[in-house]
Amino acid sequence: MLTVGQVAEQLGITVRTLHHYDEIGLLRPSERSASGYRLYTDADVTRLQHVVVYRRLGFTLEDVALLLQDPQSVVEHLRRQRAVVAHRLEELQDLVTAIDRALEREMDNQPATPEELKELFGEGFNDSQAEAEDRWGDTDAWKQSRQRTAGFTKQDWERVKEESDSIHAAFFAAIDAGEPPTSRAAMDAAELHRRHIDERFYDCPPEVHRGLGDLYVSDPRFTATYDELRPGMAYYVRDAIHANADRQDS
Amino acid sequence: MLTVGQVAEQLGITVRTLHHYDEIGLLRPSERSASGYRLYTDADVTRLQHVVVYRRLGFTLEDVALLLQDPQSVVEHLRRQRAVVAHRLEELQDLVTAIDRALEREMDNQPATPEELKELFGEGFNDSQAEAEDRWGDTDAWKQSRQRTAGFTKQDWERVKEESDSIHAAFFAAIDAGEPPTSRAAMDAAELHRRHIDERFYDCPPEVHRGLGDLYVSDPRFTATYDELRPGMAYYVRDAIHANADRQDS
DNA sequence: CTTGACCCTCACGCCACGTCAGGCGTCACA
DNA sequence: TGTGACGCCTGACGTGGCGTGAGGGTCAAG
Repeated sequence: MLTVGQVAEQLGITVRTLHHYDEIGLLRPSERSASGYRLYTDADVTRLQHVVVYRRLGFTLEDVALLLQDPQSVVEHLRRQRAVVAHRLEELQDLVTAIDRALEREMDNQPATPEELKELFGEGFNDSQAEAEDRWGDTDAWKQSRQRTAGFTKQDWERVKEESDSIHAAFFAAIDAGEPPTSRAAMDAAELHRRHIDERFYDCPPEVHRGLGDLYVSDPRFTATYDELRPGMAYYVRDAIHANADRQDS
Repeated sequence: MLTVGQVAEQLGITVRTLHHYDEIGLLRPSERSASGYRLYTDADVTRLQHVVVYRRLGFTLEDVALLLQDPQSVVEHLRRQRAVVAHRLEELQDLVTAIDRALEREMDNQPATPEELKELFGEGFNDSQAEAEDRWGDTDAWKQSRQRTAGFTKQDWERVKEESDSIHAAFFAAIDAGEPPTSRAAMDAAELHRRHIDERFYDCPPEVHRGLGDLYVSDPRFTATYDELRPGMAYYVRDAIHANADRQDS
């Protein structure tokens, strides 16, 4: 003979729930104490356990009542319920993939994290950024660049890398073909480079571009970065930039 | 500019739902026609699509409102929701296995199907049953047996087979040890057999058992069944049954 | 005899709509 | 110029499965 509280704790449900089941007649306790307390027998509790299980299986209280009163159809009900749950499962699976897609989309719209940048541009990226901040942090170009790139998503950075790679590839092609920096191919590559900077980082008209080209030679860090790709490339790029700027002037 | 009905159909929701969203201010259409019709712009529909998706993801309308008003936290919400859904998925998985277990238990409490019997006792079972029905269908013993076995579950039949096998094994042991049918071992096996029949099929006191023993010899079908196991076994069993019955009498 | 934990019975609240009822608006067709 | 079949409107109540009080009685320990 257990009271509501005891039964509730045993079955992990609330007292109100027991009251509710009593109210709707789904499970009235077999006895009441003299003072009106609900008293549940072991049989009541067993029955209740079934109710709880069926509820967890997703049956409505009405269905549960039917199940308890007509035990013959239990198998049928279970089968149907299994199908229902299996269906819900599929829906949820779909939902998860939908969420994942939504997440990916949203992630792409979120600024990229340092980790993602490291993944894209290698270990040294953050360091060189900090260094550049030190050197150029107070120039307008750098401020503009920082403001733009702060909102860059991973996708944006991926495009940046693609563009950068294809510009390098254009220079490689010109160099490997023995074309001089003043050649059309080299100048075109330089123009691509200028537009890349202009579009992605900061306003970069040909004159500003010239300054950047000079920097590639005067600053050993830039020089090293380019020369790692192809020996002498820093000079080649600078000359191509100048040639391109000259071409634009005329 | 779409009306409620059109929007509802497009998004697979009901008109009432649109009314509801309007009522609670989650999504009021940007315009109304002169006659008061709700008119949804493309922007409204897009917003609604988000609402629908979020709802399908399990968010409450309140959460959806927050999401739509504070798009910065979308990723956070999605992540959390993904976790929620993943959790729900696990729960449902557990639920399915719970249902499966419940199903198995219920199946065991259901009478066994002919298929299950065939599986247990081999192809010929149904035929021999029909034949027996023909021969003994009007005897009380058969009627009692039929009534009992009709409610047998698969588990019951499995126990029957186990018992039957172990009784045969007992007889084999006696035979192989060269013990005569009147030996203690043979009589004990016969007694096991009697109790097996008595408990599982029909009331089988020693005198009835004697008759069954005689049948094993007089009916070629029974004889064949036993002699297939061990040549001469039908006679051996009959004699053991008689010896056992004699033992009980005294 | 008090105290605090438990129990009772109303009775209203919640969410996300469903489901009428009663009354306009709109449109194609006669 | 009707006319009938739709579609739209507002308002209001219903649903399921309880949650959450309010207001009061009961019980065991100290």
